[in-house]
Amino acid sequence: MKHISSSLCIKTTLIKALKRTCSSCHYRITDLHKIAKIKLNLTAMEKALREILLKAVGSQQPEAVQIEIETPKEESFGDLSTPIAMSLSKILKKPPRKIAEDIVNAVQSLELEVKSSELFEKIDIAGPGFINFTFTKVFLCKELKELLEKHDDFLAENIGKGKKVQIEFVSANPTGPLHLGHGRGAALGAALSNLLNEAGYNVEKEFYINDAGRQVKLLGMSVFAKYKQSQGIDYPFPDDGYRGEYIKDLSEDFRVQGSELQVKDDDTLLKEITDFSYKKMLAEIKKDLEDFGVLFDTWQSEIELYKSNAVQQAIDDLKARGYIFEEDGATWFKSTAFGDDKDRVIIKKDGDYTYFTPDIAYHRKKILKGFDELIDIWGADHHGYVPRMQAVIQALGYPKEHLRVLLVQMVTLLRGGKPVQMSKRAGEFITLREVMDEIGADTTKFLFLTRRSDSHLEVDIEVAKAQSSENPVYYVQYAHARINSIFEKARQEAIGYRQEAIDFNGDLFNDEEMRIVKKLLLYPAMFRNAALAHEPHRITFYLQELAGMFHPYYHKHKVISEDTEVTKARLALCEAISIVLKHGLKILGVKAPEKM
RNA sequence: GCCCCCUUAGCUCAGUAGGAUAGAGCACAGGUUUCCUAAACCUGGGGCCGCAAGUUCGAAUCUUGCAGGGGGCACCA
Repeated sequence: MKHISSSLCIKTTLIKALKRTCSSCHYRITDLHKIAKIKLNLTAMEKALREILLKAVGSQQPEAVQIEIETPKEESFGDLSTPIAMSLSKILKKPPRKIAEDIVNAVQSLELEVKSSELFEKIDIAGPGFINFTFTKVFLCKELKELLEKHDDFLAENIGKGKKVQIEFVSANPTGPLHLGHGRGAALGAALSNLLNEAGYNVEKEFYINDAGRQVKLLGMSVFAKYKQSQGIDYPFPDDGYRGEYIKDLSEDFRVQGSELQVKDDDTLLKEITDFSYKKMLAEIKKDLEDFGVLFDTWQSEIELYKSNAVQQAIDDLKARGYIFEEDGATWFKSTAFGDDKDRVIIKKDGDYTYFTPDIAYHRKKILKGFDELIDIWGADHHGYVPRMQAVIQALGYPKEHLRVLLVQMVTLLRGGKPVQMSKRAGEFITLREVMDEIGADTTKFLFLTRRSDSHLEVDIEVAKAQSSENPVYYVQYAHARINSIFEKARQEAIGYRQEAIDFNGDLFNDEEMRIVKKLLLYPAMFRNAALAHEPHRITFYLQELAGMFHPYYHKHKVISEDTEVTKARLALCEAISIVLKHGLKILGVKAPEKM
């Protein structure tokens, strides 16, 4: 772990310091930059920079200079650094190191609430002109204390401010069991919703049920054919029918359930079978998700969209807005008006709607519900569908960013290093249920969140089952369990541990402990970035890194010793680690066990 | 043919809207347990960041071209 950084609050403090640098000249920090690295737009600070830094130069006023603050590569370079002097170098036509000196002098002569010398251990200039800031132990430990006192309020910045977000995910056709890909979408959707929730958004999780389309009909026909065949009738199986073993089970279940006993014509029977089948599949999907620990707030039925006339209303709406036209006997949506490759048919020549049409109505309904942001999680094979959906959003008068589509790549399952063959056509695929039963829901979720969602994922069942360091889930959970057992022992030995009684001036912490403290203080910034980027996998990585610092530390140092002061300080550190681990795991939807 | 994504250590992948000497896990080799949990720890070798140009103080990161892999291009869903 080379990158040691500090938390947002430290950054804020530093920013404050830099801001004060130029306070004499109406400088204002405008926007915190959206992503990751906190960049401050210093456009408003231009004048002050000119006064402070350019006085001697007398050149033109620099435009839109940004202060970047980043975490140095080398620990020895300090806790935070800024390349601002290099960025300014060209504009100011001065050597970066000279600019850096001016900035450092300015910062050091500032009157802050905290004296500069109490805040920074040292400020130095390195390399081509980086300014490196190293914080004092006292300051860092004060931050640690904040963490211990405020918990979630310290860790999770409120960036959502109550904004309403809807995340639609899984939305598997009720025509078969959930497979691994669905599982990955489920894990991502749930984690993202936890993440955004913690970040102060108001999140609704929705599952869209495709219960009206051709796929459901096909399911019904498949089961119907199986049913007929089971009665010795030579009935043709539909060409694109579903072929899994579960089709046979469905026909059997239908027979057992006995509603076919009254003699009916085939049409009625087919209808009943279709109805029975998809409802049964949907119930199984719900059960699977529940056992996976993924719960939805709302379930939107496609049939309901038709029944409530939402589909027709959506078409009328788009027509009124001038994006509907007739051609070749079909009705089209003019998606090319918003950058799509071609216009899209919404009512076919034969009068049927296309797959796209209810989806338009669905997304229109989402918009009407008044969300500030819509998020769809789709399989990557649907990526060609994104432009037309965003065209719909725009046609309805919203910017295309109003709908954010996250694509989830396929999951390859390995068993002992070899890919497990899957054939959709033959109905051979690995279900989420199988994997969940074999390796557990927690492990499955964690592994699904160890990669960026848009990159392929390989899951080796043998590795996932291993209870060893091969398995990252246990590694993280074990850190939590270990800390718990330390506290167990502390209780047994009746060590009177109270956070507020601890002297947090940092004298009691060694270098390794300070490294961990800094890592902990980095969590809020990581969290913020993960939320803004909609990337829960960053949490997974962070947790592995933190656990990777704790385990070696644990091995090397006894937390509980004869030295009661040190013991208490170490217990405080352990508690902070535990708080952070728990927070992260909760977002991933993974348990933080007390014992393992 | 057109469009999108990917290419970083033997393998699987990170790389924080361009920064300092590119990281982790696994695998491989060797070692650690009278101990708050060995589901752990320590030591070691590992790299043309696909290739080539460009942009600039500075590129794994941005641009363009090329090669390889995946996906998409329906009045299918």
